[in-house]
Amino acid sequence: MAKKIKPEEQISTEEKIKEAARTVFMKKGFSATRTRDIADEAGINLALLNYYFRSKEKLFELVMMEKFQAFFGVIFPILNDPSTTLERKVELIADQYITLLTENPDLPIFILSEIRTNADRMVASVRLDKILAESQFVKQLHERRPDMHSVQLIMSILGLVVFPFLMRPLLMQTGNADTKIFNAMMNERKQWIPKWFDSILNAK
Amino acid sequence: MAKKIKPEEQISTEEKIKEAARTVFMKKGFSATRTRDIADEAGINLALLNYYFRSKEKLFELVMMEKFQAFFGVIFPILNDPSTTLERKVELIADQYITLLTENPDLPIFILSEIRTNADRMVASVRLDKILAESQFVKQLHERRPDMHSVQLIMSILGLVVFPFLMRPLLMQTGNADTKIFNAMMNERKQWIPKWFDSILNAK
DNA sequence: AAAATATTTAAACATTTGATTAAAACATCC
DNA sequence: GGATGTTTTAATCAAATGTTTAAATATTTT
Repeated sequence: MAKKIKPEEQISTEEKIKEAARTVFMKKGFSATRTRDIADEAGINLALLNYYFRSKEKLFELVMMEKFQAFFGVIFPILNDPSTTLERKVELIADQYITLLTENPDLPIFILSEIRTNADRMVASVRLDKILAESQFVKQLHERRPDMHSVQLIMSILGLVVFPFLMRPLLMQTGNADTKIFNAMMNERKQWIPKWFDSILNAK
Repeated sequence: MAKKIKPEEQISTEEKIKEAARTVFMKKGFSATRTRDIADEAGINLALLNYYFRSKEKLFELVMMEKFQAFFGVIFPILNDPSTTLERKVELIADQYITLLTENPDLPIFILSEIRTNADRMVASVRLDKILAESQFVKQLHERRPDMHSVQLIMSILGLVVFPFLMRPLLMQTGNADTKIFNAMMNERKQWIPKWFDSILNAK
């Protein structure tokens, strides 16, 4: 039952396929991805995909779950921490989220695209609205600005953080020079966004 | 060569197909759309699609061009108007863009999704970065805040306006009650965003 | 009305695509 | 070293899918 005797530098077929699936699904989405694309990317025989993961759908769900987790896993603990102030939460979101997305710039468009096509499936089961509504963050927002709908403020902070990664392909060539400029700007934003959000919180 | 004698309530087959293509492509994107879906939606024989538009690709390009135009057509004239102040431009963008997107909430995810899959094609030809760089808006931004990269500010204003429509499927059921709440919030945002942007412009 | 042209239809075609199969290759255990 | 179980391969399948064809029907022109 033991896998391989060499523990180092041996990547299992299963993991090769998963990694290839991550790459291809992320780049093209579920519908535009062919199982043969994944097999080629992984450098394995097509049949192995079904041998290890039963179907394209199952393999996709695996990747989707991972990415969904990555996308929301960072933010939920921050939003729910009762020991940090509103301002600190915003600092943490800006900092950690921008770090995450700089390393995974395709994450937002992937998540949002696939949710749009599926709409039902695992997405509806998460009920983001309910999770948010019960969060510390929303409570703190409501205390500070009872006159503003907390969703307004959440959309604003997330828009400031996430939207640049969505419009990057429109603004920049994928060339390396542009990437560096973009990443530098995102890094600056870690400082700006908390300041801007303070202004928003105190607006009018 | 005259189309139809009855001018009223007669929709040409060509237009029926185009309209169905708009609906289906917008909802599912290029890859997930089957030509048969479009034919069914239009209530026409499958072969007519190719008879009138040669191919799925050609039909898609038509729809994409339209939507691209809708997405950017509103904003470019505002950005380039030399007779309005910075503040007024932001007011106009918030107001007109939110109005447009409330009527076409799927527009942003459609554009961004398809650009991601294609990347090259007609999108690269538009060179949004160059168009923006030469706009009045950017000149005015640069005058006001020479210390801030104008792209930072453009990403912020667009993020505040557009991002809510991207995360709507995550926050809300497609039910009618939620839609009304969402639209009401977007309407409020027409007022808030100019105020917020003023704060951003004067930050620190 | 006949001829010419344009539109529509049902059927079929050629590829593509996700999945399966049966056998070969490989590894492990006694 | 042979039996046993696991992994890999090449070939194939059936369904889906974009497109074409040829005949039928409708419309326009002469």
